[in-house]
Amino acid sequence: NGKCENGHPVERTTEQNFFFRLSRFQHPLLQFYREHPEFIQPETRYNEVVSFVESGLRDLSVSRTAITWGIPFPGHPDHVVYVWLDALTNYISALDFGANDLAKFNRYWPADVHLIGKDILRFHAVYWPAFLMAAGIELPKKILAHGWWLRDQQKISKSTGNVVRPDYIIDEFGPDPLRYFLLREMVFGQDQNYSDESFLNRYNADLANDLGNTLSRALKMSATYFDGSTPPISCDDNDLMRAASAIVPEYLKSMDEFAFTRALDAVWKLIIAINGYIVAKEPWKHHKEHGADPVLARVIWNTLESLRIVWTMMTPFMPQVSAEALRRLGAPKESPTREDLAWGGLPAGVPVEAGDPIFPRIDIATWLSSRASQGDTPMDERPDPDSSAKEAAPEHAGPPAETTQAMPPDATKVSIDQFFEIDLRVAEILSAERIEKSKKLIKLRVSTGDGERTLVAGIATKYSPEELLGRKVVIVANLQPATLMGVESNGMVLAASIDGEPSLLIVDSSVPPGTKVK
RNA sequence: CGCGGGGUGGAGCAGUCUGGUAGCUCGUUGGGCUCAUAACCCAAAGGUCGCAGGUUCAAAUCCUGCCCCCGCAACCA
Repeated sequence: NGKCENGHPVERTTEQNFFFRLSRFQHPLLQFYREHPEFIQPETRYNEVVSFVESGLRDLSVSRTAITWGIPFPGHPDHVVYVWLDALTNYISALDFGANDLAKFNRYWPADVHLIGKDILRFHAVYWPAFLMAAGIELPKKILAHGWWLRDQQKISKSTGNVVRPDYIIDEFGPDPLRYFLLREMVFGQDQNYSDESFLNRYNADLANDLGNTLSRALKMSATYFDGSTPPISCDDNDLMRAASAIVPEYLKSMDEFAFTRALDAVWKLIIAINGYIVAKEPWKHHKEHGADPVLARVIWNTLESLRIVWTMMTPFMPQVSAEALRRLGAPKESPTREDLAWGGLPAGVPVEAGDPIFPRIDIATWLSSRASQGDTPMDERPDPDSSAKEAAPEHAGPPAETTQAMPPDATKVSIDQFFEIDLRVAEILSAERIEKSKKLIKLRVSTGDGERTLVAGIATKYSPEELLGRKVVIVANLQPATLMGVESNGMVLAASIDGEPSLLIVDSSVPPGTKVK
């Protein structure tokens, strides 16, 4: 329509730019991809990039003269470096590349992995390697593109307003459960839908019932049977040790492959083994019959040691809570490493702390309804983007953001004269047909009393041509013509729009076509 | 023929590249246990792997055709 989304008119400008000869790198890039199929992951993204590059590369404009801020272009002070060239270069300029002391650069470059969202894949997998090739610098080892979190199966975006604000989850549960959820629920690389309910289900089922509860029962037993301490003796030949020695390599392999979901599956195998072990050994029964003898000591020690390994594996996912759990287990560790995953790290006879449940169970129904009654629509029942825009404005910060959207500020209010410049009229639909290959458009022939005209309306998602016949609608009659999908439209049909779905204004059938609307 | 992703028990998903008893979590049902957060353990029920052909000793997996859903792009004047 000749306007930007924010209403500003589009201007055509001409300026001199420097270009990067991206076209020259098509073949070097393709060759590099072929030789390093692991360079771009997951595989679908690799295919995407290869086919993009195969389709041909155009040189890339990398400077601007119209803006003054930015990094001056070397030798041409009237130019500044344009976004992707300078932004990507940050990866190495942050390592003091170009400075005298290259210690940092030499130590950290090439990067092991660029972890990015799939929407910036092209810049990282095509432009950036080409820049580096041109400069004779080593390429990063891997570009790993993750998917998007969706809300109601749609991309989360600020402009749509379907934003999930994690603050209230973090306020209540701390950051770690959310971290866990994000890494557990999303098959890495794919898109995944978010809902409060799935978070809460994971929280209860995985964290409260398994991870937290297992810690509680083990600590409680150790504290009760061994006077507030870990058992006095260790053990290096038992089922749990064998389970752990099989699971830890699986975990490490998955972590190295960025397969976080699988890594967590491995951790949970060990948790399940621990719970099974406890039930099989029945320490409470043994204690009743034999007291805190060496057999019981070994059983409890094995349990605690396995949990130490579990929580060590959990550290990358839940750093804060893991530190707390390891502390309670009597085996605090600042920054655990792979070595800490070896069997036998738990000290014997040191104090443990049973404490309160580390992840108290949540009553999901109560939680969701209490959030609803707080005036905040539960995430899962948010009706439409417009209402969720409320979310964007803190409740205490005056009028919600949407007020200013629905009601333009004074500066943009129109006078009555301006309003009358728009010629609104009633029109009768004489014929209607869908436009070929179009999802939304319907071509309408309408009568405006004094004549007929053709216009195109984006209402096909809601209305079929048949039901439109004979209907009276309100149109903007003096709109500049526009061509949509090859059809010239002379006017606009007015409709209310709910979440992008149109609802035509209803006009009393007695009103003749051509009647002025004001 | 615009580009891409997907269709697997009630729900959400792995598995498909490298054919060989269809797997995980939740939910459901029955049983067990009482150390633990109504948590834990065991067992069971539940699937024509979108449809139709083909290749094969063997197909969720490979090939062909078709149907449906979802993104992106092009069009909400």
